[in-house]
Amino acid sequence: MSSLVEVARAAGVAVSTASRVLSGSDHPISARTRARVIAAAEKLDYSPSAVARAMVSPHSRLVGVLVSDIDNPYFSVIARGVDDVASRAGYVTMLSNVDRRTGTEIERLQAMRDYRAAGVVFAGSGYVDDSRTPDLVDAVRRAREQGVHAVSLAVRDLGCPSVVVDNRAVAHQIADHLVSLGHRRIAFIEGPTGMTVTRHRREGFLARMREAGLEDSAQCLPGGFDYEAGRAATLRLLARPPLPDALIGANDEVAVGALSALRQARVDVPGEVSVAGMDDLRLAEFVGLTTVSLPLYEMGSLAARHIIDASSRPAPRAAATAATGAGGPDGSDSPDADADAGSERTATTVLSHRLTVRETTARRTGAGA
Amino acid sequence: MSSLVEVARAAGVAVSTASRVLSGSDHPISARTRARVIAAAEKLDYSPSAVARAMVSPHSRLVGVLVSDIDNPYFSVIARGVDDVASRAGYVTMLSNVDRRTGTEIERLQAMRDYRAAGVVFAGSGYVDDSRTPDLVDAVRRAREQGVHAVSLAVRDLGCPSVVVDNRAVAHQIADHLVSLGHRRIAFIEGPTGMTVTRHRREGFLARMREAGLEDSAQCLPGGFDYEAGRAATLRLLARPPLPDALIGANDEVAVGALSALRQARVDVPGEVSVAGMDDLRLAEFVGLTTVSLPLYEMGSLAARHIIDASSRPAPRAAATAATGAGGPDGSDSPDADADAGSERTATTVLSHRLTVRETTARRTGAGA
DNA sequence: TTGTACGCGTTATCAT
DNA sequence: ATGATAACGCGTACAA
Repeated sequence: MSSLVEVARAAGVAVSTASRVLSGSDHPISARTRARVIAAAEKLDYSPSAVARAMVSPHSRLVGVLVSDIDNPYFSVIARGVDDVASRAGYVTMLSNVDRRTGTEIERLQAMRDYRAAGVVFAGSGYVDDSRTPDLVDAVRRAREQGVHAVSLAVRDLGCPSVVVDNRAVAHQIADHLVSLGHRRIAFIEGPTGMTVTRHRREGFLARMREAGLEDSAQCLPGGFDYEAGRAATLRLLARPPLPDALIGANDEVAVGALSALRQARVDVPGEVSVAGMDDLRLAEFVGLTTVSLPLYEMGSLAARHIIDASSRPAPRAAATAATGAGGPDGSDSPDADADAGSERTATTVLSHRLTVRETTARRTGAGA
Repeated sequence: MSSLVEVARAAGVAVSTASRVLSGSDHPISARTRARVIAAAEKLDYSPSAVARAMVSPHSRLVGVLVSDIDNPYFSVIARGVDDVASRAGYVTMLSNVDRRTGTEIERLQAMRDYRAAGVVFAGSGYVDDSRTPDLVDAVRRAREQGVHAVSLAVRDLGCPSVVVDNRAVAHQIADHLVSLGHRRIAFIEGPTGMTVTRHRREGFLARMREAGLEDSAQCLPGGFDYEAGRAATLRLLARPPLPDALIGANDEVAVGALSALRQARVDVPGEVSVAGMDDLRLAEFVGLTTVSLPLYEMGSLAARHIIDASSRPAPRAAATAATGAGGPDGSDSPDADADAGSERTATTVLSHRLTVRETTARRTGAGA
């Protein structure tokens, strides 16, 4: 590894000249000089120090992603989306697992700020009542003031733009699918207590049941977001017959847990009971699970795109403007719509989802309730 | 965000003094001064620039992971392992997907070098005959000369330490399980053509078959590492009865693909045919797949640990020594074993795996071959 | 115990 | 068209 000064010396030119040709400046340079510098750089295996570059520029070419757990496919797809556009743009992705802990989120955001990240993507959901949220909001505000662009991939008032899906609509849609298949008694295995996404999905489910006049046959079970939670909740259901007509997991993994418990109990799916999830991770395809497909990859890539675009624009200095309206409640796309910088304090982009019917759901057969 | 000079000014001391108290130097500082500096730092919301730190130190506190695809659980577990130890040590993880392309691997390694990474973990397997490998080896050599520690998580001669499993032994073990269950005609769905891991796993499988005098009933099918490959290969098997007694996927996902094709064809598993995989991703547990558990998380965390430890040691200047011997062929642990720096050019740590029996394999019943 | 001054590698500004 | 030099923010050797 050699530095610019060494290259300049080897080429017999000034560092500034070497910098100009090597950093692709539009400054006029004679062909001869240019050639000498390039040759020297090549011979010395020169590669510019991104660290030194970050020192002089307002931010580095690093974009961060904060996920709950990268080993959860929901987040790894998002991370993939972020990294794909980051890499292509010459950026490098930073990753941190925060295990759904707001405190850790604050810490890791700080760590990324210390590297002068161009931006940070918050991939996880927040909590409904969380004493640390104000601290996080504050940390985000300071980060943004410093030029670190933040983007949230969940509905949580971080005071930054967000790219989300409407989780109420998502749950509403899967419930609708089941209802229109003739199912009446439907059980919903909820997500982790206190999470915003958990609340939204339950609300969507209950809303559809109410619309169908089925509020009395709706059943919500405490659960979680993992396989074990799905199994456990289903086991409880199995212990108190009769089984519901259908079962919805708060996400795919929960639904698969339910599937597993049902299979073990020799309950035919979808013959006796239909099962469905949400997210449409690859797992869902593997087991033939009916679910709602979420544009996870797009959320990640869009967030990264936003950060990179915003970072290349000259930094908006003094600006404090209002938010752009949110998209419709049922998953319509609403483009970012702002060329003039500073007009997007909290713009929300709502991406659409779609039902994906596979083999775990079927029309309700026989036996009345 | 404020810098050290601002803090120093606010505290009425010199930057060096402020630096000393804030960076936890052991330099003696009067209690009064210390307090003033800390107060000022607190009030100004001071956080040291990791970029500036990286400028003065030989490397940053960034550790990189190069994965084929983070959305593949095999790699996301590894990334989790890396990030857990990195975070705890105050480092930040950089992530790049390289899609199994050696050229991309070289590019991304360079990008991480540009950030003066403390080290880079190569998580993916290499190819048996790959024209770009020499270039990669060269890139790794230069990176290491510069102080970027490299660690490989697969058997590939990168000229750096590695933490691996013995994939021959892994395949041998799963084949052994099936053989000892009485199975004779066993099909093996191979991994992607040309990959080192593919070759090793096939060799392990064939070795066990040979030992059992079953070379003639061993069948290798071209496959891949994904669900679709498993399905396709199994569909081909289904088209040419009779089915083998058992079926091994080159990894769990392939085995699940096979399972899916079999279930669709109404073939009872494990009644009619046993199915097994390798890796033991969470997916395997979800579907009750018999497989071989690999210490993926440990590989990642050990690699990160190695990098961080090595980076905190004073950089070994002039040293070119021999390699430490590799571990045994059947998965015995062999500790890193070097306190004196420089003695570990290419030390290989072989981690052990273990068979995990679940519900997709059973003793061979009925019908002779 | 505290302060001064230099260097890390780059880009940008201001000469020449 | 090219060169000299000043930042950027930090750590540290050296001076006081």
